[in-house]
Amino acid sequence: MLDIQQLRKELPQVVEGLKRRGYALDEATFCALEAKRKSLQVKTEELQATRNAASRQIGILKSKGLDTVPAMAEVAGIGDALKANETALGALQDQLNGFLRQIPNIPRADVPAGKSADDNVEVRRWGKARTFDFAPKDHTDIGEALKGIDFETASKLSGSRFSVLRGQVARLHRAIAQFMLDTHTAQHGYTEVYVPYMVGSESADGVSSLAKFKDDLFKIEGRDLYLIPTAEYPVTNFVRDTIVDAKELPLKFACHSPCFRSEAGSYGKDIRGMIRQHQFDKVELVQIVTPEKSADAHEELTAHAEAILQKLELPYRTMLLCTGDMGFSSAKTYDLEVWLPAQNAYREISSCSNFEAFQARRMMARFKNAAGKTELLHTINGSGLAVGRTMVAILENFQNADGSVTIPSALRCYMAGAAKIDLAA
RNA sequence: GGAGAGGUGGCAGAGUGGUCGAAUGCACCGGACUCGAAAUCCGGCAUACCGGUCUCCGGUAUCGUGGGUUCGAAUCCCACCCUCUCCGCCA
Repeated sequence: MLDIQQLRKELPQVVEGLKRRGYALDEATFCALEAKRKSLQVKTEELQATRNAASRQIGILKSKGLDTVPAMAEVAGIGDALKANETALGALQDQLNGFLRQIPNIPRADVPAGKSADDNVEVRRWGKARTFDFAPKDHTDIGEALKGIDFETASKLSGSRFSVLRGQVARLHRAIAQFMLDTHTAQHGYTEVYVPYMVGSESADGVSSLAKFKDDLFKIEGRDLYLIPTAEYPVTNFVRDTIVDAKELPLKFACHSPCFRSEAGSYGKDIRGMIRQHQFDKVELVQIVTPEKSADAHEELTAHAEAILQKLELPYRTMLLCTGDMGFSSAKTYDLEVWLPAQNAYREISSCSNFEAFQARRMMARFKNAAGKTELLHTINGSGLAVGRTMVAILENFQNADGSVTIPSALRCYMAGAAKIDLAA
């Protein structure tokens, strides 16, 4: 949510900023609502002040044992007018709030303008795509040959976009998550957290716009609970409605969790394989910082996610998303894209965003600054990384001509020292 | 599932219809004392919003949430949510 004060004071700048990401702010509606709000609020508060003063007088008269009848007659008329004003003001504030909540975040000045993913900017590239002396297979073929990935059984159980993993491949999946968590906690200073995989609508609305994105979530029938689409939902909400002591900042959390996404609207996309699933594991990084630190923290967090790819020897590139391709709440986003030989393309494996105060404002997540004033926190998060897609990348990049898959050395200690996954295994 | 207790400021914890935004303690910030620190003493210290003559002044709202009663509600009534304790059941 944007700052309504900023809209009042710097409307032209806000309009300009939003225009960069292709969002046309309805200025006329906003100004009309604001004008109405102002007059109604002033009127209502005046009435309240009159009533409060009168009631206070009655209290004083009573304590002195004096007659209160004339004083009470005086307030009698206020009630109805006040109630009408309060109701109208409440409705108007709801309207204004609704209007405000559906406005996306303003992109930072250093975010390139653009309409779609085609306009994203590659900021760096790491590793070399391996050249194969045989035709590389995709992860589905590799996994099925190893009897490690079983989509048939998964679809019997739960339909499409699910997978069953077995044996060494299942273990590899677990190893990847362990490795990521261990790296982030031991080397990057994150605190490991375990969290609920369902959250209430208030938490969901804190990090994103529930009204806008509820179709992407799985809802628990008859309960105000949603399966989390990312650990960002529970973890960022740690600080909802709280005032954090500045001494505790920055907060850095790493969380391994499953993620559940309905993938509504992606019919026909990535049907084959494990790229796009209703359920996948992810290690999420979350940082909660002061505003001055957020830009640096965003770079740092992105580097932490990149470190995982480097340690796993997976070629990737870092993309700075353009204004048109960023998520609703983000002010700036880097996507990490890993090289997939079978697709002959880079595919997203992590998304690292700085939300600045956008989420914090919705969540009322604040801290006390040096001057003793409460100020909104900045929130940053990123995948570090998506576990399923990381496994896909390993299977494809480390595949051998005989159908076996070499295990990246960083993971071997999590695989009882095994150097590869063999067909026979 | 049964029975009970309770939700008040950053935290702990008083307050059962009238200057209560709320005692007290802790924490925190300033000052005094000190070579410095501790201890002690003095002062300050909730949040959000609105208006204005906008580093200040005035106003409104907020005691789990939403309704109700009343001139007036933290306090009374109703509903809901949540937490805790005990019993039962169970991974």
